[in-house]
Amino acid sequence: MLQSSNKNRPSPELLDLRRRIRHSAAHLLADAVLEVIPAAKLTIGPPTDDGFYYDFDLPRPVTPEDLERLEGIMRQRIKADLPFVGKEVTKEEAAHMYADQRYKLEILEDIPPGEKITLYSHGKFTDLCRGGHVDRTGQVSAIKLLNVAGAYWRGDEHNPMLQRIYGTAFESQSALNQYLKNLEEAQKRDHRKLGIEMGLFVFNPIAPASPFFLPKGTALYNALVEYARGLYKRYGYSEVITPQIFETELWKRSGHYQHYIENMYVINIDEREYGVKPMNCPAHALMFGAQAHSYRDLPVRFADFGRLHRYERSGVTHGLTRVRTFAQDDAHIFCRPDQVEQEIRTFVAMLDQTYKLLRFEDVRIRLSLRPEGRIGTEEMWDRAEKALANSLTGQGLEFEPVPGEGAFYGPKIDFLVADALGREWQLGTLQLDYNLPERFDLDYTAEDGSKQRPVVLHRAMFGSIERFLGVMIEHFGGAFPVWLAPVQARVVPIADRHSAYAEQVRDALQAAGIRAEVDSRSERMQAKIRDAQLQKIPYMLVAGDREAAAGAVAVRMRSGEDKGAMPLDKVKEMILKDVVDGT
RNA sequence: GCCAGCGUAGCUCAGUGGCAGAGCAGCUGUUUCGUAAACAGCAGGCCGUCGGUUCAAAUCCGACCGCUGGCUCCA
Repeated sequence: MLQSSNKNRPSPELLDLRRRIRHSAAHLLADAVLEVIPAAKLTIGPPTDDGFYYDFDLPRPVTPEDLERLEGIMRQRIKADLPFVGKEVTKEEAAHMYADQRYKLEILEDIPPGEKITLYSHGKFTDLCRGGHVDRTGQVSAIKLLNVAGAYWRGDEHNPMLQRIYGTAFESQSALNQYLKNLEEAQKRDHRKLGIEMGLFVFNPIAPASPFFLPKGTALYNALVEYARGLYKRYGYSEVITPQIFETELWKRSGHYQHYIENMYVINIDEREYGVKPMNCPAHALMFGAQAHSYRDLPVRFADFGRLHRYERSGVTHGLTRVRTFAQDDAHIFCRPDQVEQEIRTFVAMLDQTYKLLRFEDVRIRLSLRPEGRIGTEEMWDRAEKALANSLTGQGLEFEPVPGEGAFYGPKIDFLVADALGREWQLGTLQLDYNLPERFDLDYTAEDGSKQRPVVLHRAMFGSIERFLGVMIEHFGGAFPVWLAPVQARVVPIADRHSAYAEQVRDALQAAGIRAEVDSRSERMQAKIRDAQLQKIPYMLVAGDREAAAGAVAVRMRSGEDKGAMPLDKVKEMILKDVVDGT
């Protein structure tokens, strides 16, 4: 769902109607495709949250002109107001009917014996289908085909690539129009677009999927990093700096060489092989192992903003949200088994506090539970999963348990947030790891003098800082809270003769640690205000004759609010208060 | 990696086989202005790259690179 549509959430009845309309629209689409491309092989066509799709195996690509033609045929069917008619058949009857439709036959094969097999028809078109339609095609009302994409049959990349046609349908033209308008609005918040417009970062094909952060983007980036450092001081983390490149010996020991090498940058030099780090954990394990630890020292919390490189397959990268070089607000907590639960709780509380500060309200939390082929005892998994679940409920957070999705070395919690177009990205994460300490033979000395194995927690609030920034840019539509804004205040001299005073104002603000600049172009004030608005700068400080005489500036807020002339000291105080309050 | 689409000035885009274009941004000049776009001029291009077809290619064909949407992947 679009974030902007979260207010005025549709009723369950309307959602059900839309589901049936969209499912029906998928039938109309299949009907139309068969008319235009009779050789088409049909597969499945379900409704989605925002519309529907239908997957076809086609002898030729679908063109944009096809989409228009298909839409036209679908509209004819809607106008004809044909009834949807269901009919129960035997497997043999259905198989006979779909003799030349191999995918439908495969679907039939998989229907367990005894289960009802139903066909639904409108006009001359019939589809194998469980049902859930509107009564007549006329009720489909408003449709729009959106795009064509490739999709593997049954989602398996070894299967043939099908052509998926995406569309949407609504109960009325006005609801459809509203949706399309929201979509357009959401596209304006695309971080890749805003990144260029606001001068935050650029990309260059010479380093694919690798952002170059411009000064303003770097200010934003560093604001997040400094925020994390602030928390670390209060939460007992110790920041460390670790190498970028390690001999592959290390990656063999950590297991990355066996499981992750495809995603690593490997360098051969001096007849030795090195790997650029895709993660920090092995380095932290080495550091922990380099010193003797008493049970009294634990937990040890190593935080690392080190740059990571992962070779992501071409075709999966995406703006800032899926890149090949990034840093995380990464930390590894080495603790005693009896400390695990407290550490989890503290982290979850810290993350919750942070997401609330950033007004990330629609966060989906997934708890990935024990997979097949795991290490450790059942008792250990029981305890670990329970500790994770308790820490979430203790913080009043709802989560979704996902059986079988945990790592082989431990369960994990993922925090997912949607971008402007509703695509979810994993941001924060917390993983329990019982494997790393084994592989690196880590220990601490217990009270009784025995050597004990610590437990490791991998954790990040932001996850990849790049990805977090991408989602955050879209979340705020570029209008960042003052503490994050790359430019917190822009001084706007009315005429050239006010430039010197404007520069004094800027210098005074900068001296107070405020990110301020002057727009000294020979432009009219209106144009400067407009540009500052478009840059979503929180404070516009107008400096003219009256202000210069009074040691003041006229304060205009990004919201358009005009606070009138205020003494410079007051303005400084107001901005700094915003920074402290996180507003 | 796979399917499809796209790639023209810093940005947004027009240009479908015959001299490379517009708006915005930039620069220069004029204007010195009170809360969302002053006026004029100038400059800006290997039309992603390489190859092919053609008398002639931004335009047609192929390969590669990059980006976009989706699929797969995401220790």
